[in-house]
Amino acid sequence: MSENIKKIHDREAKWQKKWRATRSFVPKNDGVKQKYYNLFEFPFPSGNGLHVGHLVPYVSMDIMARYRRMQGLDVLYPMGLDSMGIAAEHYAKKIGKSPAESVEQLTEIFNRDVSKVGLSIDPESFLRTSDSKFIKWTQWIFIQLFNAGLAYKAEYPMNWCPSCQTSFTNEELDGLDECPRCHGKIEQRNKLQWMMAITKYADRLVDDLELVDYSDRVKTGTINWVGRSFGAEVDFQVGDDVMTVYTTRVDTIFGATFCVIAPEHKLVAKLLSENKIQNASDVKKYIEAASAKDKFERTNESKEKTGVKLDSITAKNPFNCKDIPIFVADYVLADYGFGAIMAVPAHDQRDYDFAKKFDLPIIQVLDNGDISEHAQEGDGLHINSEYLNGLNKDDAIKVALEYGNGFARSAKQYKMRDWAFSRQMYWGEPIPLVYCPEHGWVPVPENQLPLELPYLTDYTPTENGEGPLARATDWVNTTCPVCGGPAKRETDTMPGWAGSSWYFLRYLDPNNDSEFCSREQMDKWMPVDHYNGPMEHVTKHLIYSRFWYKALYDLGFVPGVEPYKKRTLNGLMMAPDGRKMSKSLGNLVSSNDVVERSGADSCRMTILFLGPFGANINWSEETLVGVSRFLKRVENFADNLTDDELNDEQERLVNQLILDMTDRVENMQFNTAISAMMEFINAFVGKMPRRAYEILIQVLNPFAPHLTEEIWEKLGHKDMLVFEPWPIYDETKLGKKTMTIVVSVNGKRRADFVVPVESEEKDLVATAKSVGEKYLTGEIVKTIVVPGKMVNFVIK
RNA sequence: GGCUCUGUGGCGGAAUUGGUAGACGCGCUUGACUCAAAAUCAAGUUCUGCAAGGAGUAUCGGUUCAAGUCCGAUCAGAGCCA
Repeated sequence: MSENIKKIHDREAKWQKKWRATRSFVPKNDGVKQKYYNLFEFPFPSGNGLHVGHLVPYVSMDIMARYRRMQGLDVLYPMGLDSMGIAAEHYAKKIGKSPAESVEQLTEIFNRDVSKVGLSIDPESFLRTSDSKFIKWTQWIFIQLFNAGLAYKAEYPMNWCPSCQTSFTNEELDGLDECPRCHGKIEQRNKLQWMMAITKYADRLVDDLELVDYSDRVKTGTINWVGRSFGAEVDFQVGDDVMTVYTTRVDTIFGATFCVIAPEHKLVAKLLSENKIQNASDVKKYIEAASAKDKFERTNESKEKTGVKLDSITAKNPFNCKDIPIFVADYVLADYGFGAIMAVPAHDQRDYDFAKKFDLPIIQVLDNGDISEHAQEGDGLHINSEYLNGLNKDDAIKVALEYGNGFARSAKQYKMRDWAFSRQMYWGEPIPLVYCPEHGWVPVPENQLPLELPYLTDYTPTENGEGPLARATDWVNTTCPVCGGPAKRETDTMPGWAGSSWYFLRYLDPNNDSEFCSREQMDKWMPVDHYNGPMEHVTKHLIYSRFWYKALYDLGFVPGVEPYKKRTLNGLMMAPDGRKMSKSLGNLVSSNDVVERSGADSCRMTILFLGPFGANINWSEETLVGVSRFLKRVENFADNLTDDELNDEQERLVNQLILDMTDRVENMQFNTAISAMMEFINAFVGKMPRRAYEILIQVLNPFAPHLTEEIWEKLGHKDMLVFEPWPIYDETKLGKKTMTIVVSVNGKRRADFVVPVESEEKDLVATAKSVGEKYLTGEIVKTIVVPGKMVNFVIK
């Protein structure tokens, strides 16, 4: 075995060297072949080295890249590192080096591990988000968006630990609600942050999904994230003030028995300041308590509802001029809709729970079931609703809006909020803006980009919640680009999402100093033809990067409205024990280790053979054994070839193989593609005709590129398999000469028989009758013939 | 709680528009080679039964000549969102 593995390593090193030397994977870019941009999601480096789970998208897309090349396309298959952000900063802390140094180390580890897998990556497009020549253009794009009015500063809640006097990003909290340092309670505190006006693009982000081919899970993820709803806004008179509510069910207006307003709503503050609320102290107490809760706690439907009635205050329902009470309650959020709702307890479960608890009237306005136990949220014909009676939901909404002209209007709402673009962290791109008391926020001039990070040894946030850059006072204090007066730099940095929102453009032109990417390259290569990545983060990443691309399009910088033509999802790979691979659990399967033991070809194919591409799979050594055996068997046939012509059956097998492989690779059904090849060699005992073997080697090439190149060379071919055309099948040779017909009686399989394919139906029935005679115990009332497959008798 | 997805042998998993359930791989059994073992090759392997047969794709029900596949309900698990 050890001799064998040495042979494998030598041959893999040989071909990897040869591909590099001949620049096999650098696109020709000469306009002769049609382009194909094949991309997987930007990796970020890990200090633990590469594990086999990381390889799932790389290897899958490598099969696709190699397959497309064989189809005659000019393929760009790039790779780089998203080396900005929390992961790199954490690793730097861990090894006690600066992030800049740790990134170098991480890059080395990454490239070392990845180079052994035999990926057909274009090495010349490599880039890193933390390199200053990349940061320059990330900052440049930010400035374009800022100038276009898409970046603005606003109050936005952040995670704050009152005892450490420090802010934390969501990433740092990792879903917990306690301080990572002192384990105290984290609260929400408003702070001025940079925001991206992504909601301006909300409709296009949803509507343009029609232009692209994304997996359904990605599409629904996007649609849910944007959360667009079509509804109405209704003005309720509250004393001298107007309280506008948003509702998707204006048709149920006559069932509104109270209103609920968010604790942070400015009308509450106004009424308090005007001393109009009798129970002001209770209300104040409630508001204080609500601010300590997070969004999850507040809106969780299963939780007990809380609230306080605003005594002496009522809202006038403009549709029937009835006065109804108003409650402050934290299940209504200030930043959704208008921060106030009309409550229709009969037909909304949260309102129902609230009404039950506070003993409020419940008026049924839809004839759609019993409301004594819970709310009925669906559609139905209206009752107790004056002129809406007898109408269904859609018609009633129309009529209500017509009637409500002046105090009710149709409106759209989105769950999506603007994108909080600030981080109080060190290892991110500095936001290239300067604050001048005279001129406000001013962009750093283009010729001063990139704005580099100052060197810092302490990169924890400061005591007052400013980012660590605030410590670099020399760096912070600067002059205004407009007037030259004293000014201060922004100390927040960009989030990890920044670089990944446009990196795919930079791959096209990674060394360009005068533009983020030349127009010529973008016109040639955009959009990305096929983009693949895991489920994790996919929704946000696609929304953010599509937003940037659309914004850049509107500014005239990119050639299209959608960056990715097709997006697929790979499943997660778990450890053999079914848990997530992690160093702390000690269940990492390192890719190096697998390559050491079994070779890159086996490693690649195992990853694909473990299970269906989109499903979660567990690494398995047993599967590795099976795949290695298969490759060995393939190799052994090389010394047992005959020059025989293919007989009819072999001809059929070869054409069937090509058909199956084409179909399955095209649809990324790699596991069954591999079994098709296994079945193929199982059909040959001991020897194989040379022509059949060569076809096998060609279709196996994307999966096991090193072994197949070696065999191809051994068979006497001068050119590398890399650009050999993908074989084409002959449809006329796919047919079998005979077919197996199943005889069933009342749907139960009873017997089968083999006949020539050209047999006539009446002969089939006759044969079936005689073969299944003993089961035909009653009168045949019906005979169903499925061509080429079966005869079913229905008997009494 | 909402949305999406999944549930098939001892295990990973196949199965086209509903048409032979369990392809392929692992494991296991038997045989060949060997003094022996490993490796390799060959045959077998859903369960039950000596057999004929019967049962069988999470559970219950429905549609159909025919259901892993379609419909309804339930249970279990995963992911995303809140």
